[in-house]
Amino acid sequence: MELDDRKIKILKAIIQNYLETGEPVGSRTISKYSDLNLSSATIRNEMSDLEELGYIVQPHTSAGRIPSDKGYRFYVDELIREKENEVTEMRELVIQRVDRVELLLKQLAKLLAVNTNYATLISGPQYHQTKLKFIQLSRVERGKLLVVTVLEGNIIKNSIIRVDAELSDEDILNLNILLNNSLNGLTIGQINLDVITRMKEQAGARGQIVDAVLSEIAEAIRTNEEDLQIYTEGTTNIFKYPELSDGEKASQLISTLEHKELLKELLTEDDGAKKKNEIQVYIGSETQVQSMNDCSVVTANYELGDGLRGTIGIIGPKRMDYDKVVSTLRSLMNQLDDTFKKEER
Amino acid sequence: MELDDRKIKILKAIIQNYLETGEPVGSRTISKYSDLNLSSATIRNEMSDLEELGYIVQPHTSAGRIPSDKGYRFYVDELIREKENEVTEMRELVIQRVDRVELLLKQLAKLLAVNTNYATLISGPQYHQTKLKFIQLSRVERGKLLVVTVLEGNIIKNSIIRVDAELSDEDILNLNILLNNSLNGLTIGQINLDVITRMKEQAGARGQIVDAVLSEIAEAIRTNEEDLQIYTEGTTNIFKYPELSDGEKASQLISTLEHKELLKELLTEDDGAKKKNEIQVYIGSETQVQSMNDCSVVTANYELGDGLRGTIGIIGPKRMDYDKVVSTLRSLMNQLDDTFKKEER
DNA sequence: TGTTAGCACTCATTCATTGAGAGTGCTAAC
DNA sequence: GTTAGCACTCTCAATGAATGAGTGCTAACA
Repeated sequence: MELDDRKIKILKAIIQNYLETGEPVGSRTISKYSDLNLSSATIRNEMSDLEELGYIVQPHTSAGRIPSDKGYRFYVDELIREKENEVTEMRELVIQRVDRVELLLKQLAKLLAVNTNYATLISGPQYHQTKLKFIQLSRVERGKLLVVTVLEGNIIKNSIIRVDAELSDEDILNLNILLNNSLNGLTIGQINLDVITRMKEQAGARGQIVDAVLSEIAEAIRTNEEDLQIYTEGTTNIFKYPELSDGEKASQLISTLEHKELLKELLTEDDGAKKKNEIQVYIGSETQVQSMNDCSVVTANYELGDGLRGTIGIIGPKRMDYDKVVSTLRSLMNQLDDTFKKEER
Repeated sequence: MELDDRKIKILKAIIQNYLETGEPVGSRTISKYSDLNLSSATIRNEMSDLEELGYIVQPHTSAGRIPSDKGYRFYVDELIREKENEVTEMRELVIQRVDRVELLLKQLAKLLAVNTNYATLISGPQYHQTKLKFIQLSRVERGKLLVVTVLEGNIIKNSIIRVDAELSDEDILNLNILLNNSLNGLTIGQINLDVITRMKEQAGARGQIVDAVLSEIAEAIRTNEEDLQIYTEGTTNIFKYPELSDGEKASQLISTLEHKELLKELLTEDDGAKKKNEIQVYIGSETQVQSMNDCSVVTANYELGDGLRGTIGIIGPKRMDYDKVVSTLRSLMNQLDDTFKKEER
């Protein structure tokens, strides 16, 4: 038995109806509100087939049908025709970017949460591909050096390191020159033993400071790398959907969103195929995260001009409005692209 | 009619029992589990009096009694004898402080959330009392200056400003010297028109850069001031208490905790009397925040060595274990004090 | 005068029962 | 292949009885 044209139409009608109402949908409803002009009995037969094929399920005998994960998957893959879906307020927002990436990300997330009525999460960009642009040491007090590291895209990292040795102003100046000459333009990944050895040679007596500084830079960058910054917004939106908000489930879900460890996998798992602007949909158990088996997640990889890449995700009930979410995300990505291309000109 | 000794004992018994069970407590329970050796009938008479006096209420006829806000207030004010209550893991934690204040705060909050099983929130320190320690301008690229500001306590703020004028290395050096000479040791509040005018005079042709830098510094500091940093932890703990976790309430509460605007009031309202280490208890409607009328909030003002002050709060159901929470907070404050005094030696 | 036993009464909660409604599957007729 | 009709299933909401916890009051007691 195969999906013929009529079955597909019925399936689509079922899913769309369910997306709207959240109630199991019966044969009579489809018979009345579709343009197929078939009696409920006929629909029933077809539904029976669709169930056998695994696209829909019955919560219990004598209830209507609801889409299965497979059904949703088919719907998302085959039946959605994206429509344009402008994200409001986008324009004004992006203007403020430049040096406050986290702020921008948070605002983006909030924007999406408000626009879609689902929960949003966004991962901070990962920096290991990003080039060093500027490094500066300065002494703030005896025995403590301030290290300021600026990455492409004007991401700024600070840290304070303790040094036992006494450094003169001239020492610091020289170190600064050395650091900038040797490291600017490199990515973290490119700072290998070779580079380090060469620097140490040039630093002479100050070699150990070089070590400390380098590890501190690595550390500063890794800080956002390891415990990957993830921002969530609109988590309380999940209370809007009864199937997620009752009791235990809500608790677990909110908890998952609060403790970001699990989310990390969610946002980074498709690392290999991390194509820019590609939008992924994970339905139910496709997410691999236990507490999200009643949810769907839509993710997109963003890029902010200078190679700063991260992932943005929208979490909602399985019966989320995939169409709207996908097109909203797509539109957001495009607007981001536009804005950042313009800036670079 | 007044609270005599026996009434107090009964009230205490009622409250303690209710704190444990969360169920209305009846006369028979008190009669059995207190050392008063009174029959339930006598207790009933006393309870009737206590109700008339406003310390307890009946959810409905023929239910037991539960404490009223007034009852809790009396309990908190008069009946708690604090016991020592070490916060575990404290020691290892504080070591990491130094330059990552936000991280420390988050960890503290988490620690408290885990220790108490309530939700925790903590406000980042406010900086207007904090002195500038070090300022540095550097050029990262054409037309853009990086401003690094270090405050007492090694709080570091960065920002990037655009400058139209072309600045030589020497200009920058001079500006740095001027800035540090003029501003180091001052608090933001102390940077008045007088200081600014004097600096502009000295800067001569570069006066407008001084303006830009100063406003950027003010901005950088205000960023954490205005949209006051507030971190929450353990918000999902509220699901552990049925009286908070059912339906609408949980939603509103979590929402309040997510959108930090309202919390600001909560943490800063006692500004005037902001005595260090003072612990405040707000019961039910005493919090002024609508969505928290079923909660109690315990706050304490912390101080991290260098005059960095903020507030930490614990949010739980009205029947929270005040005793434990208060003593835990107290102990935490003491340990913080100890640690930071030691560091300063 | 304070304390207690006893009793009638109230109210929430639980459980089973019932009926309505929605929806199905199957069969027989078109 | 489509449809009307019917018996059947299951959920849900309403009903009401039983239960039990707890009270308030009264009368008796020390």
